[in-house]
Amino acid sequence: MPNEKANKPSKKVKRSHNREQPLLDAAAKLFAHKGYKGTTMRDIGSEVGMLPGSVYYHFKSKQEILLAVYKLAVYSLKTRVEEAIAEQEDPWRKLEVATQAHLEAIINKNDYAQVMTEIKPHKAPEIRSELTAMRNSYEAIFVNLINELPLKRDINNKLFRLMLLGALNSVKTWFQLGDIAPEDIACEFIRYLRESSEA
Amino acid sequence: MPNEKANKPSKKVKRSHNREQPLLDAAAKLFAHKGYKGTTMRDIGSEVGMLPGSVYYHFKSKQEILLAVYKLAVYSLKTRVEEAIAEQEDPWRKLEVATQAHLEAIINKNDYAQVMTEIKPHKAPEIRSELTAMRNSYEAIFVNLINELPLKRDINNKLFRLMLLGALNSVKTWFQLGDIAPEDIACEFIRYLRESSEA
DNA sequence: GTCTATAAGAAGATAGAC
DNA sequence: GTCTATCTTCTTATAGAC
Repeated sequence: MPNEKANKPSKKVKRSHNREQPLLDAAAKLFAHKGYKGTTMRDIGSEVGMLPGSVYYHFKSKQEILLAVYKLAVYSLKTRVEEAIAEQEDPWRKLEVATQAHLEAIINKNDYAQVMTEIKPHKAPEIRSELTAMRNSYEAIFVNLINELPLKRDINNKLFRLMLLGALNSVKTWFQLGDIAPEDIACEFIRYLRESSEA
Repeated sequence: MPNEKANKPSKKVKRSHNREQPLLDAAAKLFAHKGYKGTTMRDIGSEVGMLPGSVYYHFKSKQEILLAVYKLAVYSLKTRVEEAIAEQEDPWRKLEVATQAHLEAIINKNDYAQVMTEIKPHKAPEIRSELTAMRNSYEAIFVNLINELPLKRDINNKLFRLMLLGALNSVKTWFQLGDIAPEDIACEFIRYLRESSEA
């Protein structure tokens, strides 16, 4: 199992100064705002005051950067959502706080979360399966949360989950500040689904 | 009001043979599958057996092609959805058939619809406002359909619409044939929303 | 209306000096 | 660890022959 470096915050810093984190932050920001194809190695480098050639000292390709960004995105989102649900008992309330955490992440300040929800795996075909696997590993949280709900027999859990996540991930395309708070959007989405589907 | 050529099927063909339509079809297909940045003028030309230089006889830029594709997408989707709802009386049933028509378009064989729902306006910043306006003109159908529903007072119509359309437009990221039919997905989505929100 | 040819620039990536 | 310099390829777009 090679290439385990960004799976969690690791103690062993590769060499002396760690310039990888700033580079990944820059890449996440640019990927989130300009897309994968729309972001160049020059953009990423210059965002941290580095020339394009130097970026290749830290990452051997653009794909490798996307992979590392995705990995951190999954780790950060998972952590955030799991912390939120740990404080709750009621299964509907758990789902509610999970969607709130998810939505706040993709709306506010978390470029990593936006990359994971916005950049579709097929944009980088060579690493498509790795990206998809990482997405699924995050969405597994929602699989479990929804399995714990007391739902009517004729509700398709998978469809229910995909509907909710699809709606959530589309929010950033129309969201603008002042309209309605992310937490409230999440509450409303759950509310619009709950009464129809609860057993 | 210049540039009205592709608003509807127009009688006055620009010159003799009309090679614009095949070019737009090719562009729609490529934009839908490889994205706007991921599609080149070479790709578009070679898809209809034309060299890149020749494409510029018909369209002066890549942006202009995207604009024309979007225009046809709106026209085709609008027509399709409006035909579907014209046959119905009940407001919930109207919304149901509209979502079915929308979903079938983006799942099956309609590359134009996929371009409109997949390519976000900000991917082509110079024509962003035109693209957004076209999207809104299509979504206005759903604004009206939802306004006609007998909804509880505390349901936010706008949020309801964005939730539904967000869920619908995300279907193509996970849909695969044999799983469940597009029409059924649309029915289920409406069903999951109806009981919670109906007055 | 399509071709050839090419401009002019930007992309991902590498080699080697410092 | 970063820079300079560069290779190679690909990009959008244009000019002019046919």
